[in-house]
Amino acid sequence: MSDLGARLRARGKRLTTQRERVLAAVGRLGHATPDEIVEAVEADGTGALSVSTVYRSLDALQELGLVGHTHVDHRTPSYHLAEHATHVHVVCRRCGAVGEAPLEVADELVARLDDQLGFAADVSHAAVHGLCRSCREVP
Amino acid sequence: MSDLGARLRARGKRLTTQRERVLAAVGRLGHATPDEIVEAVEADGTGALSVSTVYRSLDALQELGLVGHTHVDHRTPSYHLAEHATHVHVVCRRCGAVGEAPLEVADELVARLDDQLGFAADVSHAAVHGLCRSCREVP
DNA sequence: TTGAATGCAAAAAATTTGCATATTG
DNA sequence: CAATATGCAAATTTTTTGCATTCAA
Repeated sequence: MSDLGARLRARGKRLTTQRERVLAAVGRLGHATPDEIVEAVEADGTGALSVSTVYRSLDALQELGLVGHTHVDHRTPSYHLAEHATHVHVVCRRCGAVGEAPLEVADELVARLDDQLGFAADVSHAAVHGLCRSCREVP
Repeated sequence: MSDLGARLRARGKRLTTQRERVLAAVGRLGHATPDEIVEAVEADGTGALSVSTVYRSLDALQELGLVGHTHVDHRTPSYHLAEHATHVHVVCRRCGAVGEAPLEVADELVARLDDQLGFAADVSHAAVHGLCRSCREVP
């Protein structure tokens, strides 16, 4: 993670304690909205950051590919570390329930997008919408 | 679509011209944000609807499974008719470019979610994030 | 130095909510 | 008639911006 500075510099950006703290907070939280990140950063004991700094930091870190985000709840985005490997979220469009599925369910999808479009899909933490087992039975 | 009324009633809801107009607008637009839908409805010549009615109508129609939405641009949701079968959106996390892939790329994913979780995924218009061909080459 | 980043406060969006009134079933 | 929906306007919530100041390289 010490190459964070190098990665930032490679893109004409700079390493700041704010960005380090935001990145750390995302790692600590796993999944978090900008708002939760603001709180978490504030809780790290080094003082609060302005909301705009958090937003701008997340943008920068995302541009670097260090964090990513999904819309699990259809409202606010939820950020996570890019390498924080895990699952695919499954969200019911009707009742809103959120489930999880192992990443492998998307292996084929990832392979095809790579083959067909040269696209490197990041499905970790991706949200797939549809109807859950119970809701799909309702007409 | 005449069974729209029946479907609504089956859930204790009612058929209103507003809901019909919102549904029609979504169909006409293909993909649209709540804001665009407000404009489109207004343009149908029958007078404008209040923004809140559009939001509430979209919720109702979505609850019925007639429309769905995705977050192509990471900001505002984009609604579409559920049956308006088409493609999967592929969004580059770095440059923001949006591409498309045939629905079949997700066949396997859909099958597995069904098998493993009994989840009926609706991947039409789903947005898959990652890095496009050109951006993935940048370190 | 010097351009990039931060903080702050104000501005913009984007949604939601309360409530009286109108409508559907 | 009774319950549900609408309209409106105000209130929230979420994100963005302008600008002077600070800081990393």
